[in-house]
Amino acid sequence: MSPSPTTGSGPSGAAAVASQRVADHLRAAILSGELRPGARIMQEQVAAQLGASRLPVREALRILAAEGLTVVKSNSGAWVSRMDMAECEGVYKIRERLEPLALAESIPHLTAEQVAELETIARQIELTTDVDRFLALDGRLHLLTYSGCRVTQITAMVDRFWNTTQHYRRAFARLAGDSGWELIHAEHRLIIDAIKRADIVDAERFLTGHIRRTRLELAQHPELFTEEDHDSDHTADAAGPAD
Amino acid sequence: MSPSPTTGSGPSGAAAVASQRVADHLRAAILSGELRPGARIMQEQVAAQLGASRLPVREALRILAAEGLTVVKSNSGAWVSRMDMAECEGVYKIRERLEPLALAESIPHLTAEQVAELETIARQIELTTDVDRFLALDGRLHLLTYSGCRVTQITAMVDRFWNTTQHYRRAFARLAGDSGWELIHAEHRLIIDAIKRADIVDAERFLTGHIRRTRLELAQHPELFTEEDHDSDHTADAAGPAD
DNA sequence: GGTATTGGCTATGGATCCATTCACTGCGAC
DNA sequence: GTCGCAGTGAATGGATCCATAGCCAATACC
Repeated sequence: MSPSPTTGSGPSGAAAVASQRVADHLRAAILSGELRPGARIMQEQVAAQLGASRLPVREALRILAAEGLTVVKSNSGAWVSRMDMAECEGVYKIRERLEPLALAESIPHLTAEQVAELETIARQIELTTDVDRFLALDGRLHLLTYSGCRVTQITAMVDRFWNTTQHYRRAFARLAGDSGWELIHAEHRLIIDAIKRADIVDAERFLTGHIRRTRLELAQHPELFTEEDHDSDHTADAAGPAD
Repeated sequence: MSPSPTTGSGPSGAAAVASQRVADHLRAAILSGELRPGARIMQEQVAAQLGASRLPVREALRILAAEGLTVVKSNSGAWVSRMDMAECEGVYKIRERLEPLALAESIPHLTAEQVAELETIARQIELTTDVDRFLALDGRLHLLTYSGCRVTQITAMVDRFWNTTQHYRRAFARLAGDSGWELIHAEHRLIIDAIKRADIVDAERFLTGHIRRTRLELAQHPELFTEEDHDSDHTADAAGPAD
């Protein structure tokens, strides 16, 4: 959720620098699903829409590319990053190692209020059937468990991978159905209980299992990654232009 | 060692795009130690030196900021990233989790020739007393152990953190002295042996210990991080401009 | 009828020029 | 003597204009 670690910009409110404004706008559009993976991003069009010149758009595309949200190909164009299943699994494997670390670094610094809020959010999640609301709450829950982590490098990485997998989490949550959510609720309860006990080992264990199980579930739904390009250029093949 | 995942550029040879040329030049200067942490980077100066306009330099600084090598502050300037001890420890904690993953993903795909080369490099390292040569060989050794990793996301992260800690590895290797290197040699032998046996569990274990021990050693040398700013601006306080 | 080549068009990359903003310095007042 | 303020300067951010590379289509040739 941190906008960008590279340039100093107001964490909240209107960014003074146009590049950040554009980057924030595009990032929100991508994360909300408005811009789907593989969608072409035209510099001129975005510039006109945001009332800026093409230059801030170019810098914004670089910033987002650094966050893994866009792909820029020289003399060709920019697209919203698209992952194949192998890449998505790779990201989940990274998250499997990284997020437990973030949690371990966070737990000693979590306040009682934050832990209480975790339980509130968890209850709200269990009462939710709407996919978008579930996604938002799930994000708030997990990121809140990491919020005590003082190491900015770790939280930056966690945020980054969280964002790049946003679209696939949405697609997954949509097809998982109510039955699949039961296990998620159980995992959340166990993680929060471990946090309440300040049991780092258990918390890491359950979180690792949580992410790992999601990865394995995801591997059983290759159809999430085989969707044809809708409005994208034919060169928008993948996140890595293999030149 | 992959130049940049963002824009397509020739993997080797002269980059067709100026931004990549500038980024490659600055990256090399930073990694070689020519540009030390905290050093101010002037857009105009670099542009003149590289025979380009300021625009590619700006984009290059964004690219390098994404890799964690530079820090750009709005309306202020750019500096080579500097870490305090806490940040450096944070990066080592990340590496402690991430590089074993890269190794685990790599081992099944390593060829016999590559394993043989590992032993050759390890022997060369043991015969080395020169710090810069040690650094180069150590880098080749470890990155070669990860070279079988097919997940580009993982290797990209590993390269990134390897680069950002380059300067501190150099400083550490310099003060470690011959006695400190003995343990490193032992760890290398154990890791390579586990790789030869295709024993992922052991390989991960020894690698984790290798990185962890380095982190703990580093924590005992805070003087590596207290060096005064030499030719840098007074605002070059840390890698994160706390605005 | 199929294929290769060439021409035009579009979008990005780069250069120059102008506005803005931050920092340093000098002066003045308390 | 020290603190505060204003002015100046330099470096960055942004806008416009031009060059270039890639894509697509039309045409000519096989």
